[in-house]
Amino acid sequence: MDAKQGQTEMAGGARRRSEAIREALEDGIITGAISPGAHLDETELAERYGASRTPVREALQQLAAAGLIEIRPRRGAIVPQPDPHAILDMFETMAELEASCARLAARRLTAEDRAAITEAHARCSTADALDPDTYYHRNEDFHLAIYRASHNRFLEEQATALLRRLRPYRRLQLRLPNRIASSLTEHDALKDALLANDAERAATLARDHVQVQGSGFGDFMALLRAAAR
Amino acid sequence: MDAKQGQTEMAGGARRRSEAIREALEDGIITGAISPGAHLDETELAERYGASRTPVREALQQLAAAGLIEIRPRRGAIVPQPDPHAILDMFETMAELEASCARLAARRLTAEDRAAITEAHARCSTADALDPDTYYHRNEDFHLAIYRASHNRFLEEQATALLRRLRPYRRLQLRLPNRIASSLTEHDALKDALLANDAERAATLARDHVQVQGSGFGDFMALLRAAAR
DNA sequence: ATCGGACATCTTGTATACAAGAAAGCGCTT
DNA sequence: AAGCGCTTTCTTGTATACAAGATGTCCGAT
Repeated sequence: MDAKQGQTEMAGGARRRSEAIREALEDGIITGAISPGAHLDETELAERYGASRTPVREALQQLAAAGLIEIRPRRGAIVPQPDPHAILDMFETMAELEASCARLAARRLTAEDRAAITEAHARCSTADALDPDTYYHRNEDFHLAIYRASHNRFLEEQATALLRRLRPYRRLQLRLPNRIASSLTEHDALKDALLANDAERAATLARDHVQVQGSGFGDFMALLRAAAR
Repeated sequence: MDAKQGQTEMAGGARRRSEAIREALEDGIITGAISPGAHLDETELAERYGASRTPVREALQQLAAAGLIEIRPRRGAIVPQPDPHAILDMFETMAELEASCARLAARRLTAEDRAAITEAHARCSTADALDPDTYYHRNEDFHLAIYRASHNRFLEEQATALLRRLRPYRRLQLRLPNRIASSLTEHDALKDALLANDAERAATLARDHVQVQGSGFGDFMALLRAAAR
């Protein structure tokens, strides 16, 4: 990846350079284009994005504060390679946040929420089960619709941020055999509970849907190991 | 507050200046020494902390990424004056996170957890009910013990971060008449549910304990209004 | 008195230079 | 060959200077 490509990554609008660089780096980390374990060299990044070190450093400060990278004083920034325990902790927390969103959503559904959730579910159903990427995007839209339907802006933001952070691993999950089919079934039950205003049932279904548990646990761990190679 | 005081605030250890400035500012915001609505002038802060603008800017980037301040491009950083709706959203999310911590803790208690929670509760009980500040600190220790007992490091960090962010408002709550007494009663029931490994009951008690609801709602809103003057 | 435009001032965003600490390399001794 | 100490190089942390945008002030026209 050369300097011109970096500058293309952050094209668009009269934004601060530091902000554009932060977004480009965040995307690279979340999509895996920047590998876990990678050292982020300020001078190299400055060249790549056609800027001085200053906005690069500011971008790195922001990423560190958001927990996406680690800055070791005087030794530079790295993209951490989370150990499987940390990933599981994050998934468990994601499950809890999704359960909270579902419980609140089930009690607060507006007509717009109902329509949005129903449509998002329908779009998941029509995605080709052999195409995990399309399913992945529509699956995410379904989840986002539930966060929004909680009508708690702060909770929505927290859940969305963690969803973004877990993207690489959530993509992995969809590669397991039959995972898309079972995901769809779970979505269906969850949609029904939401539309029926059954808060506790929605919370339980949402938590179980996201939680890495049972036979999926070993499969997921195996995928993590394979992805780390 | 003059320049010498700023430098005293960040004394201690061979840390990066930007880190020390961030911590000092964060504390100022959380304790209310830096008022909501305040404009954070880089040049003034640099003078105050005896540094150049560069580490000040880096500290501000971190604070913005953590959601404690807002940076408006080319117009500077302010400490936002959250509207009451945003505060309530944060409290509701806090209640959900505390419910999650309590549920997981009730299922995972070690002997150390039991001792820590029991002791923290006992210390709350011996605090002078006429001294909200002492009670406030011990109350917080009780909550932190529960987060730790969840044995989910990520969830513990998220809950702790939000607890810190809500400190000004949680302090306000303890000034309501009889709030300390009712808080103690609720802690007692929560401790019992935890020690009895009753996950669902613990979750419900924890959520209700933190949630701003019922007759406490109007009282809390009145306190917010008074505090904004 | 009010409004609009021009200019000055202030503050932020970024580039560049210098200082400081960490890591790597090299040579010598055991 | 391994270990240690010294020197060099590299990278990060910070200070300073310059550029750019926002805000405030002043003056003239109506």
